[in-house]
Amino acid sequence: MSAKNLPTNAELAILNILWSKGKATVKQIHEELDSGKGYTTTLKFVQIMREKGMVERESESRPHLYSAVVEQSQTEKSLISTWMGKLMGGSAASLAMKALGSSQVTNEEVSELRSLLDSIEEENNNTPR
Amino acid sequence: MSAKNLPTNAELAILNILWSKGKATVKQIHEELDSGKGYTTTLKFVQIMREKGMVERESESRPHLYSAVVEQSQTEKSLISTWMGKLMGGSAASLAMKALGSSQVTNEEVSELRSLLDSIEEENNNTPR
DNA sequence: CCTTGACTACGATCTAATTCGTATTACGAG
DNA sequence: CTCGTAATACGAATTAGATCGTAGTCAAGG
Repeated sequence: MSAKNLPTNAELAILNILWSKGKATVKQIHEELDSGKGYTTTLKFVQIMREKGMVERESESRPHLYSAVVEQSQTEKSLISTWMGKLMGGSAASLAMKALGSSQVTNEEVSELRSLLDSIEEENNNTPR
Repeated sequence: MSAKNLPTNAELAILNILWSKGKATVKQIHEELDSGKGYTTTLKFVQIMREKGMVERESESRPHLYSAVVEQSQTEKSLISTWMGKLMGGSAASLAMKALGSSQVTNEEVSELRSLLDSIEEENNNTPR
């Protein structure tokens, strides 16, 4: 079983919290989610995620502390890659353009993106097909 | 009913075919999908999509001809926007970078992206917050 | 110890999405 | 017209994801 276990929506929401907080109790996760759903719903997801190996829990302190096992960057990359495959020819460029075109982007981010484009182009020219 | 009817995965796959072929019979769609699933499964989706108003069928030629009603660009934009919201802060820039960083991008696409960045930046500067 | 409130486990339900079996209809060949 | 094949309609089963109720467990205060 490779790393093909992509999180569902509910799981991703929990991972986002764990990624940002580092570790948290189920209660904290549930409050942070603020989803309007019941507490045991959140608990259930955390348990499922533990079975899947997505999260792990700290020693045996009593209100259990959970933290993400899967890495944020890697997970997001996989998700995006999956999503890309579902849009037309799965072109990263057109996905990027649609994303950039429909949301606010700061000048600073524009700069970062330019740098990225520079290195992509350079890479292309150094390693022609 | 605004445009809040986003396609499911299966529906999106069919829309992609219709967007590329313009119009097609259920049989053509099914062959193109090449999903390994049964023919009536494909048919069922087309029917559901018709009920939802996502596709329409041509006059009353006998093997019915279907075509997409929803617009590709708009639909993709909505999907991407939905997806973006699920990744951390929903930053378009970081989504774009992850997409670009993990897939092949041609120099031509790099140029297009640069143009887009130019206009974004210009827009930012003309309309400061 | 023993009660109590917090925390955890787990089965059961619910819903949306997917998948298919079967019945019905349409239409061209004979 | 009548039969046979292709196409269509539609109910029903399955699956995956999400949601919750209830029962069990723990550990601190009395």
